[in-house]
Amino acid sequence: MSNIRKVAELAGVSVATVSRTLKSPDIVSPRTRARVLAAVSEADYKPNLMAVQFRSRRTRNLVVLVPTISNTFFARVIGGIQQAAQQQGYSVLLCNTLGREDAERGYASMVTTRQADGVIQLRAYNPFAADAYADTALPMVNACEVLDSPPCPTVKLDNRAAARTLTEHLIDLGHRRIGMIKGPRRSPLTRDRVAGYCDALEAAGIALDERLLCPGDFTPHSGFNAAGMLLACDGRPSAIFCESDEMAIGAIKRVKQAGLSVPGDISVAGFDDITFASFSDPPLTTIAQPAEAFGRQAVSLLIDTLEGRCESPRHVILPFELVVRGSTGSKP
Amino acid sequence: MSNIRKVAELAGVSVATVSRTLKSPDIVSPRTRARVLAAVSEADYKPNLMAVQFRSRRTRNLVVLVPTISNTFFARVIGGIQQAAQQQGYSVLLCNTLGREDAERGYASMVTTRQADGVIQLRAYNPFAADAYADTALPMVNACEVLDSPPCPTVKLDNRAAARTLTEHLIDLGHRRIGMIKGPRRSPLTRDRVAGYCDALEAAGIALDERLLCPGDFTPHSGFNAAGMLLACDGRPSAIFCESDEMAIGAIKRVKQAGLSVPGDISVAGFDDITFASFSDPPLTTIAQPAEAFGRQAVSLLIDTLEGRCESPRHVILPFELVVRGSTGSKP
DNA sequence: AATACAAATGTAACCGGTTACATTCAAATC
DNA sequence: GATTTGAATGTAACCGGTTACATTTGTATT
Repeated sequence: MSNIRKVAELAGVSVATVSRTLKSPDIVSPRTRARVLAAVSEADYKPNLMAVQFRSRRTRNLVVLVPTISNTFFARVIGGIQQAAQQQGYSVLLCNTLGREDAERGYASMVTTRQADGVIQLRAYNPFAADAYADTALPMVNACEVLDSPPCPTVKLDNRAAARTLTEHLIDLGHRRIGMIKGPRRSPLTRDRVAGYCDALEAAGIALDERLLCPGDFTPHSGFNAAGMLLACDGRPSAIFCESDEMAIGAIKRVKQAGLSVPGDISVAGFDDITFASFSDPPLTTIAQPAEAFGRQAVSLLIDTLEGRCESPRHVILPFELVVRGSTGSKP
Repeated sequence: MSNIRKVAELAGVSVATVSRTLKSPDIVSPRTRARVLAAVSEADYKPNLMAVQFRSRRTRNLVVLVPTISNTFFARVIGGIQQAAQQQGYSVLLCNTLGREDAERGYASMVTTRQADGVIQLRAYNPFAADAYADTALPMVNACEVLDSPPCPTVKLDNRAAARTLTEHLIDLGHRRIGMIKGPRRSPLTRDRVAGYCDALEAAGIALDERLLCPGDFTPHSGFNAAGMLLACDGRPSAIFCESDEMAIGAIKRVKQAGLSVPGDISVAGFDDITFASFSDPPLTTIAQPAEAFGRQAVSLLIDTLEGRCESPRHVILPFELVVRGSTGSKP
């Protein structure tokens, strides 16, 4: 493997000149530059980026903490992250944490050990919390599911408003008993969406029935099971609002299995607008989130933080859209 | 940020002793060790991994080239990769290439620039092909969709046998005109599966009808469109074999849209057994691939290559399984 | 021609670890 | 007490770039 000294020798110049030729060609005379470049290609020289990064104390790597990579919504967010990072010359270290806090802390420590410059966390947990850093300008951005008092920039949806909009859609269709399949208990995202759901009920003068709220974990299986519980409860709902499309797909399967029709007997709505939402039968009514934009925004906020450009907005709220398809209909 | 010299000073020893205390504690006297460890925690010392990697010329990073991260099958493969890599102390740099060869080459060059130790490529393209390396023991493993004459270890499925098995299942149900929605033309994976399909037809004495072969690109949309073409062709098939579950889900939607029932009028089968396969309506008959095992195997082969342990099998073929669900039935 | 000044290039310290080799020190052996 | 031996520790080179500072070269000015 050739290094900069070999190239310098070949070109008959000093290592500094080689370095300068590659980093700021304009301050090297054309003749020398040509000689150096010839030597570079002769030696098939590729700078050792480990050395560069070590010296310059920047890796241009970003760590991304993803709760589950197999969730199609996150897959889209990651797509956006990847695209924006590449455009700005950063690489992405993707970490499938499965929500394990020790794993998250482990990956986050890539920053303190200088293997990466910053972290994008897609879940409401601060992996630096225990660290000395704690509240100084963290090299972190929190997106999608956001902490209540984040010590860092955030990108999120107005989940409360989105949930309210979707619930209102169901109420407009005449539904009064609306079940909800929630995300994990501790998630602020779930809390906000439940709040939005309550807002809509209250505005319509419908009393909240706690029995209609079932926990899930965003997977189709949990949607399937939760729907089973809702069908079994007395005074069963005529509509079910699921906090993710994946759960909605599971719920629809369960409803059909009970011999009921969607939306004939029960309306089902999702959240996220993943690709499969429009291929489900019936196609899902859902809230479309701009998944790729989440990723792109998170990257720009993080790079702004890293490069000390903090004039930009620190907390971004992205727009949502109610997409009405065939899985919701008038109350029978 | 504290470094090893600060710790050495604090403990009143040399930097070498600090390094030794952390890397091979047994050759340091207990008293010194205690002093050093105290200094380490006092200074909140974390070794700069960039420096370590630079010096040791190993990054313990693996680059993974994924055609599309939003494909749920790949998501599972990645899960397996991540898990195995972590177990063996490696990090994963995930790259969503979208099949662009320049992007693939770019990411692969992280190896030549020493940002990563090796590459796992999930597509049939050798990103080092142009490089000087070419055929020396490449720090690469090719998995899932595999090159015909790979210069590196591989992990794959016997796609031909799998396609034959699935086609035989359809023939056993009485189908004689079986459509196929293929993957991209150039893919060896597609070629092998078509070969298996032909094997089964030939064994059953059914003539091949080229018009029943439609190209797709593994997405639900392409399955939807291809199914439309198959429905329109005269002598339309009574069964459709799709080379991915995602395409099968698209195809089912199209068939239903034409007012036909699955499997009453037309059977549809997929390939991969993604999570949604069992949540589709009707649930998909498909070939289950051990996706996570692909990832794990690829990682072990790569690390074997990197660490010079080459006694292990160089080409792994993983088992498949025919999963019969509700989307296939007897010929009407 | 002498001086001033800018441009081009060279020299060497530096980043923060690792490790070969040198040195010190204490216990063991004669 | 002198010598041997091995364990513990220290010294400093090294990895491969970058860059502050020094030096050389070339051009413009008087």
